[in-house]
Parts: sequence; structure tokens; C-alpha cells
Amino acid sequence: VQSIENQIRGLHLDTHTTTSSGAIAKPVRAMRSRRAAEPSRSVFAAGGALLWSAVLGSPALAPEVVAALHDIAHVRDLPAGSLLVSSREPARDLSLLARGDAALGTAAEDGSFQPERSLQGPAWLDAGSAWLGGNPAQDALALSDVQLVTLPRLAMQLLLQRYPDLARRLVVTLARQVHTLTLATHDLMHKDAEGRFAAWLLQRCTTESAPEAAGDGPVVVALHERKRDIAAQLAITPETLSRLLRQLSRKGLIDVMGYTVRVLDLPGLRALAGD
Amino acid sequence: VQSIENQIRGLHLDTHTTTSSGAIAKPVRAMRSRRAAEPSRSVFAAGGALLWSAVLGSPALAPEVVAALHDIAHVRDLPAGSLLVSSREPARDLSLLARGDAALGTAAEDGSFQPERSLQGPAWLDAGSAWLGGNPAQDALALSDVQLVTLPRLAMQLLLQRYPDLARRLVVTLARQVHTLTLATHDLMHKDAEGRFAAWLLQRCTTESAPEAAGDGPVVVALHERKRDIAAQLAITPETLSRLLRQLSRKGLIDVMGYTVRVLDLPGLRALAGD
DNA sequence: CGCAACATTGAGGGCCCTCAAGAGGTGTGG
DNA sequence: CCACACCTCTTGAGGGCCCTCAATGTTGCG
Repeated sequence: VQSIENQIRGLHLDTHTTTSSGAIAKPVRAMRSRRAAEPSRSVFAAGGALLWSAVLGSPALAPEVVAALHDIAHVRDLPAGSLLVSSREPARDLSLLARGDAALGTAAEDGSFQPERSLQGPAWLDAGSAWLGGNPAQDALALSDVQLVTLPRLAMQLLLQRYPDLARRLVVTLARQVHTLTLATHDLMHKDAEGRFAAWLLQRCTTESAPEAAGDGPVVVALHERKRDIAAQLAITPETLSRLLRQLSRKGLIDVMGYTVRVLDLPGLRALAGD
Repeated sequence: VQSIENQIRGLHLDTHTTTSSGAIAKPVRAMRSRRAAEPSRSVFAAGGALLWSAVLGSPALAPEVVAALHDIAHVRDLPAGSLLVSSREPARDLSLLARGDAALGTAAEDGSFQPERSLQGPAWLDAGSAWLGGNPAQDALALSDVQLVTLPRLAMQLLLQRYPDLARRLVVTLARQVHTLTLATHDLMHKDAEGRFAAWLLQRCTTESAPEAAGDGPVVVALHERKRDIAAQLAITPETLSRLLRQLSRKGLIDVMGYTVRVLDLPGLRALAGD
């Protein structure tokens, strides 16, 4: 249980870190920073096509569909710390994050926030709750300045009627969420902390270093979030994560330098991950 | 880890139990039984309308949509123990259970099966994987003789194009699954065994005794599955579940008689469940 | 420099799993 | 009909994993 201010502050710890001395000996924290320095054109630059293909699938949407989505979308720029989705009021819109970082979790009345999952860049915040006529199951908190896009459910429903391809993509989006959540539940039920962390690391390896060109010996994973947030995602305490890092490092599976992890033994990690 | 035969056998333990002596002193196991005694007309009796409204929502589907679904649906009667969905091969169909009981979980090569969730009656087995072009995240095992319905993804996609209302219902179905899984993940991450069991009991109270007419003092919950399966759903061992039952019973929150649980203190249970 | 937050490390303890034994019930074969 | 195998549930003893609490080191900031 921690205050929102703390979580935000953590993201701005190192706005000018790469300028400092050692890039090896000291933790190189490739946090998401310096965002304000860039112009705000964002994903909407190309008329929004980039945003929609990022969240609705790669085969580009028809221009008229993009235009229609653009018509019904409400776009808002919100500061870090904003509550983007609240489980206390009925979900009337589909919501997605066009730009910035956010955490899904549970917000308490006292202002604390328990993160369960973290999101970045263009990604859905909640594509499902609006269809159920109830409240979202999770809250969403902006960890950086963000651009929030909301799609009224009723308007979206009309669009689905008109553009069957859009409906198919929404189905795929939700199916992917079901898949991800099913795997997450499975891990929580059957794997211990070590296994879950190994699986987490492996996923970071594959999704992050897509250009797996260079000698695949030591894969380097940069931790984009605070370790306590990683721990929260794995449902363990920061202390346990710290011990796990040391433990795996002692076994020679990984090499930890601050916020940079070099994976030395992929098969070994896979064995720990269970399957 | 247990053999499939054991799980099946467990369901037929008491085919003629209600005829026996004491309904109070002895465990009254209202298991799903005597199914073979009933005629096999099943949910498809009324032209399938019952089935589809059960899995796709209450406002009845248009007759032509029902007919179209019926056209593309493959219906199979399978014996207990059949593997209904396999995570070892790509999902080409949406699959649902028209009749019977099944468990979702993980099947190992040695024939053992780790259940994670149990389903009964008309219910979706897997409405999502087919859209992803990959393998299902879970296996499904028939616990009783079942009627399996599969819908080829391609044919389904054509139907979604023709009938937008059908697309909307599929979206709602998937959204509901996302909601359920999100809550399950939350419980696993933040609640201990006692809290998860309390939450499970409360859900059984509300979904089961829909006709909450009679004096709401002692709510009676009948355990439809083996306790070891309940334990598996809660990600605890049968031993722990047994101890939990005794513990809650000693506290006066519930009263346990075999497979019948009387809930004596709903507010107390709610407090244990956390929220 | 002092403060605040994060990460790390150690000590202690609680929750829950593992292992083992026993009771009760059911189906099977002698 | 009874012995036997087999399953389930229960109960106890022991132990491991991970949490909690506390102290310390490090880094960034006013």
C-alpha cells in the first residue's frame, strides 16, 4: 500500500540518468521519461491510423472505419496520477491509452493504489466492461502524463453493426485478453514465486528484443518499471523479488546490474518457468 | 495429479443416495447423477433456441439466426472422460457444452488432469482461442457424458458479418469472461485460502439460491462437486479445504454436514472474503 | 547535508503444502 | 455375505516458502 505520489515520483527519478557516469557499474534505468520533451503530436499524427492498428490488429483498418472511430472517440490529455478508469461507477465507454503509462489495479479510498498490471503506449485499458452494464473490475491509474481515448459503447455498437470487420477485431482483442488472463491465472495457481519470475523474464526477453539479431548469447532485459511494481505484478513482495534476483544470479542464470538483467542461461530459465 | 478414471468415478458415487436413510445426519450428496435416466432430447429440444439463449444472452435470438447457427454447428455426443478441447492442437472451432459436466484445466501426457475450473450445463468451453490462430490455453475434459457443440471459426465469422446482433452477443460473452477472469486473478493475488473460500461460498449462495424467498437465516449450499475439485478451483489442497471447513464451522460461520453447508453468518463470511 | 524513497539483507514467524495414517463408503470377487 | 481393493475425506506432524518487520546502504533532491 503506497501513495499515488510515490508511484509517480518513481517514474521521474532519473530524467537525466544516461548522462551520468558509468553505464555498466551503475543501474541504468531505461525508465519511460523525458516524455514531455517530445512534441505532443503522438500516435494521432497519421490521422489515428497508427493508434487503431496498434490496438485493433495489424492489417490496417479501412480509412472510412478509422474516420468513423475518430468521430466517436473522445480524446483527453490527463496528467500523471489521474484515475483513468474507476471501478466505482458503471463503465459507459470503452477506454484505451493512446500514449503514456498506466497501471491496472485496485484504488482504495485512502488514495493508495495496488497495481496488478502495468501498461504502456497504445493499449486497451478496458474494452470489455462497457458491454456488461456493470462496473469495471479494476481501476486504472495514469503513471505518466497520458492521452486517454474513450469510445461510447452505444456509438461503438452502431459502428460494429456497420463494419463487421471492426466487430471481428474487437472479438479478437477480447479473445486475446481472455487468453492472457487464463495464462496468468494458471501461473498464479501452479507456479511458485521463482517460476513466475522466470516466466516473466522469458516473456520480457521475447517481446522486448524482437530484433534478436546479435549473438543470442546474453540477452539483455531492461527493467522499465520499479522493482516493487514488478513484484506487485508477480504477487510477491519486493523483498522476495530482491532475494530471487540474487538467487538466480548466484546460480549463474542471470546477471543483475541495477535495472539491467542479462540472461545467461535461457534453457535453465525455461526449466524454472515450468513449461 | 490423479487419473481420469478416478475423477469420473467420483461423479457416480451416489447414484441412489436420496433414497437412503437420514437426510440430515448423513452427507446428502446432490451430485449430478441419474443423467442417463433422463431422455436425451436435451437442450436442443426446442430447436436449439434454449441452448443459444443460455450461452448468448437472454433476449431471444431471431429465429433465422438460430437456424443459421444450427446449420454450421457440429453436434457430438461424447462419453465421460473425453478430451473436449486440447491445448496441443490449434483451435479451429468455438466450442461449447450443450449438456453435461466438464472441467477446464491442464492435461498431462500421462493421462492425469489438473482441473482449474468446472462447468456444467449449457456453457461455453472456449469462445476465444479460435480467433487467435493459436492453441487454447486450457484443456477441457468431460466429467460426465456430454453433448459437445463446435462452431467452425470461418463459418462463425460469416455469420457475424450477416447478423450484427450475433456479433454483439459474442462480444458480451467474451467481455463477461474477461470480467470473471480478472476477478479470479485479483482473488489469487490478494486473498489467502480462507478469503478465497469465503468468496467462493458467497458466490455459491447468490447464484444457487436464486429463489431467495424463505427466511434468509440459514442459507443452504449443496456442494455439487467433490471437495478435492473445489480445492483445485481455489488453488489449495484438499487437506487445507478440510481444515478450513472445520475452522469456519468452529467459528460458527457455517455448519457442515457432508456435502451440505449451511451458512449461518453471511456478514461474517463477507468480512472474511475481504470485499 | 538532511530528507525521502527505493532496494537490499537478515531474523522470525505464519500460512499452507507434503507426507502419513485412519475412518467411512462403494463396487467387486470369492 | 464378507473380504478386499479403492476412493474420498479427515486429522496430525513436520517443514518449506514467502511474508512481515526492522536495519542498512544507495541514490536523487531540496
